[in-house]
Amino acid sequence: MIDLRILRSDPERVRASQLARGEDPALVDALLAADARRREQETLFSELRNRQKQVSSRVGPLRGALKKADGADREQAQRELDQVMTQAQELASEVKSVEAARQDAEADADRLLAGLSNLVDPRAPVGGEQEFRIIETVGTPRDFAAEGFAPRDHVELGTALGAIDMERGAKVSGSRFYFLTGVGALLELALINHAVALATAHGLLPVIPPSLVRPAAMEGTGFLGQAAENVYRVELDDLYLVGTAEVPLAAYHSDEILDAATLPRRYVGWSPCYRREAGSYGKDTSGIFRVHWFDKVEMFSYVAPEDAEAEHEQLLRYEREMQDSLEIPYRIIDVASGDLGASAARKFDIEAWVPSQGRYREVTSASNCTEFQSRRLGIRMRDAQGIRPLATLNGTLVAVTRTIVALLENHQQADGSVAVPVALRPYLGGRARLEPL
RNA sequence: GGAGGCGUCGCCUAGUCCGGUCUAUGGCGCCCGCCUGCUAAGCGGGUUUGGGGCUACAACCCCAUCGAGGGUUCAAAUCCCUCCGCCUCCGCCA
Repeated sequence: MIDLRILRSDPERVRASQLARGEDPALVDALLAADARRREQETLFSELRNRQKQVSSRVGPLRGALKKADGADREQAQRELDQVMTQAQELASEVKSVEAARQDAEADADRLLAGLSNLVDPRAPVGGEQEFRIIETVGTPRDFAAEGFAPRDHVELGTALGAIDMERGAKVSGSRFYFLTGVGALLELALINHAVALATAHGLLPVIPPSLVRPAAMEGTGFLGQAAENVYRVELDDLYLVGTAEVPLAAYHSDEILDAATLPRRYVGWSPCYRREAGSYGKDTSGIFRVHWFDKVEMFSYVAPEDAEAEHEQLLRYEREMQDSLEIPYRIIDVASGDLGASAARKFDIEAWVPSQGRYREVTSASNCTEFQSRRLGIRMRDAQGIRPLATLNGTLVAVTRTIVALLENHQQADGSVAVPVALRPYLGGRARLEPL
């Protein structure tokens, strides 16, 4: 959620952000009204409750006095007690109705606030998905025509290598599922080991988080808004399957106050990722590019808000280091405002070259969520300025399936074998080439 | 899955049976001050978090907060219900 003080003092800024996202600017005015109502009710309630407490606290002493009194005093005391009791009972029922009104107002304001996306960073290019800005292009796609053969796609290569089994994936689990076998399975382990080694070398703390989480974790990270249709829910146990380790890593410190001296905190989590891919029928239907489940190594940082921007650049540098080591051509884009998701203020994606498609496709994503998630999850920091929300950021180090797609296709040879980038060889028993079966 | 115990303001802890004197006790830690060659000790004060009022985003005042949410009552840490978490035992199990 955003800072209500910004909403009150500069609603135009929030409206502009909503418009840039292609979301409803009218939400701002509804929220402003709800916020005013909530404060009004709050004041009313606390004043009334104060009076009730004062009256109520006289009952005990009056009872005591009544016991000791006798004769005329006793009658007087009884009258006084009756009077106080009547007043207290009236106040109690009044408090009850005012409290109900207050709770309604609060729920309204909370609901509207929860539906408001993060403020877009003004530097993010404005527009829909296609309005991204290319920040940098690294490496040059191979000229397969010059090499004298047409590139095979990852399904063909993976099948020949005995690395990917789509048919049995579909048989066992349905469409968009797969088995990684033989060198495919080894490749996943190599990628994960390589990524985690890279991250720990930079001081990130490795974490293996739970991939089933409670509603609060999913809600707090902002995935139950527009993205809700892509989330798997285990209804019987009221749990959600995470679509990324970002979710448990963000909720890890929920409802905690972190000492500023312990910041930045950087984690690298390895988890399976589950995505329903609702509304993507017909998109990337073949192979393991778009699947319902894959494994991913994700970085996650908790930093002071003023350090968020620098951290965002830092995470992107780590991602680049990983990409560079895989020797695959890629480009970096500044994601358009309409494609940020509810939580991110700004997002940099790395898109790897996919030869069979002749275009760049997303393989990683680094998001600066500023204080949006920490406000929702109750994560704060304590420093000389006091207690305040901190910023959270996340970035993909390696999304296994898409990386395998890029690896196989970019490093394929005319004979159907695939060259192994130097950096991965130590994790594949020194192997320099994967051969068809 | 069954039975029992427990959850108090950073940590430990009093209070819960028998509702009001709880503005939640005490210790440790921490912060400020005094004292003091220095340090330690000692002494005094402060120390949950969120919201609201008033404002200079100060001080001050009010409300909520004793795992969470409901309920009973004039009044709930205290009584009742539901849920969550931890511990012990039994059963089952990778």
